[in-house]
Amino acid sequence: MKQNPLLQYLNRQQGQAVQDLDANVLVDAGPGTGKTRVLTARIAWLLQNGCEPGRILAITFTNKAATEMQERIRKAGLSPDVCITTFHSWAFRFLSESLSKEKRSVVIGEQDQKKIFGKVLKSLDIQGKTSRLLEKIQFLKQFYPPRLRDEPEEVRTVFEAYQDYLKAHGLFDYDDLIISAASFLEKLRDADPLLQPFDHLLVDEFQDVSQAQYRLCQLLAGRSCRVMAIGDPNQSIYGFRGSDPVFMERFVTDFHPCTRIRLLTAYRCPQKFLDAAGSVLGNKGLAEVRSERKKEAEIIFRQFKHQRSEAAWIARKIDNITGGISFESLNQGTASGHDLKSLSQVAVLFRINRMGENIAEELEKAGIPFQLARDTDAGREEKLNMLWHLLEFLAGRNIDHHLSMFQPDIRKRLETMGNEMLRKLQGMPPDAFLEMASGILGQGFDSSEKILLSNALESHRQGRFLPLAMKTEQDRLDFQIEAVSLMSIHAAKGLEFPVVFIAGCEDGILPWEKGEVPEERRLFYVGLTRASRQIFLTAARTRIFWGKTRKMQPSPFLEDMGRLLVREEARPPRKRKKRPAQKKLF
DNA sequence: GAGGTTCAACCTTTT
DNA sequence: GTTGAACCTC
Repeated sequence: MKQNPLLQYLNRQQGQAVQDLDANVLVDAGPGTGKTRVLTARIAWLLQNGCEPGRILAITFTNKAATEMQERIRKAGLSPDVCITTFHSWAFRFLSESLSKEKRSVVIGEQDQKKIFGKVLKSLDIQGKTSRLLEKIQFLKQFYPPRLRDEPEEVRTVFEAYQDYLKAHGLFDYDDLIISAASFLEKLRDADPLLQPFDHLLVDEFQDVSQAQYRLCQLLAGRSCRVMAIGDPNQSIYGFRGSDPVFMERFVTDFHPCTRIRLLTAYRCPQKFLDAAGSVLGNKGLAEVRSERKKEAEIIFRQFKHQRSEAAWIARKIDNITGGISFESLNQGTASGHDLKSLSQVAVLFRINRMGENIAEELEKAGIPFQLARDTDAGREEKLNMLWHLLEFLAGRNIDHHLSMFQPDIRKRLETMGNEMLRKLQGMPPDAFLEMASGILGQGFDSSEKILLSNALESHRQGRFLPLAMKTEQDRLDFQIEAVSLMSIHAAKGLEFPVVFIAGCEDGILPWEKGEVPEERRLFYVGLTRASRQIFLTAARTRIFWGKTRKMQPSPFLEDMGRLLVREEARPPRKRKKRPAQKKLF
């Protein structure tokens, strides 16, 4: 039988995870142990064994991951009919296909959600805690059914009022997608206990599923669907939004019969990095994992006087190890013999996004190209959002809702517009349309916004959900370009770089003072295990926090790494020349 | 209801 | 040091 390339060169545990079709499979996949590989290989194996592509559903954590996996499947010459998607996208499609036209709802983005929530609170005459309450409600909706029982009266009232508003206006927020899909599936199952939408379900990043998503998995699995859940409980870093590593444990009992497989060979990190990362977690779970990479590697820690000198050193170091491509080092010939070829092999990670700006500033000064993730422009997003409402209004969908999202004056303008005018607007070419839209919305668009917005017009025409479609496009870092990547540790999950800097390794930042220590440890673990060759940890003694200077201590997590950590002096003791005798001699 | 002032909070984030 | 929510005034 012809072997698909995706099925070659699997190690023993990987092969087992791929080929076990008789049971549900839970795979513990530590960093760099070939998680994506197992997932794609299992799909290939299923297809090779005659499983119908349409009966396979693979769930990933992000749209980006889904696209990448589809790409792999396509390149391997396998059927593109396997559904590889996110929980939310699947739920959206499922609901659109299943619900009658009247019951179908519009999905609202974050901005509209805030506005609507604000309105609801106002109608209830509650003030001063909008964002705290919204956060709370969102958290409760990570459970199916939403977990209201232990909540105070006020929270329940707000929850119900908010849900009523959404229902009355035919709206879904992102969390509703999961909840409604689960509830709808449950109804279908009650009507037909043998219901089973898929024969095989594969779920990636299982350590980050919420309870609602876990329930959805159970409902999707039905009675005899085979489920493979793969993840690393040590990398569960989204507790603040409802994910819980406990579901990996629960899987074993809830999805019976279940085979548990640990991937024991790590292909990314050198052993020293695994040991160091493991020690931060108290050596849980990683003990048996062995690295394939034999090369010696170092973890270097440096403490600086000020966040400025920290950032400046990072910039110099990057320039140095990538062979010095900045003007200055070319001129001065300070480039070192390090064999890194590209700035794209370097990432600078941090706990809080704000720190990215400090580092960006120094890189800018040093002439080192960089890209900053999550560098979003709220004003721009709002313009896009308004344009979307305008387009949907013109298309005649959910008119009341879209109108209600505009400021009163704009709303009036639209309401009094004649039918002929509206029709004319719809047929306009992009440039002219944007010109008109600018007038209607009372907003100017600069040239880069015009490009963004005309792209938006195009994707809207293709029926895509704009607020989301554009957002993901903006956020995406490009790892092909010659630039250092700057991002939060959260954003680095799933990525890999030869050289990783983690800045701000200070008590109060990492661990974050208001965070939960175990999750902060896992976060540090995720950061450390992104690197394949070199790790630099830095800290500052003073940091400016919201306009105030604060004295900082190094992160207590550094202690756990013991001798695996090389502490370099920020200012190596200079060999002082013997000074001439001073006047003040005793 | 628009426009100005004050005061508090400030993390991580996918869909 | 910045933002945004709440409160005040016209």
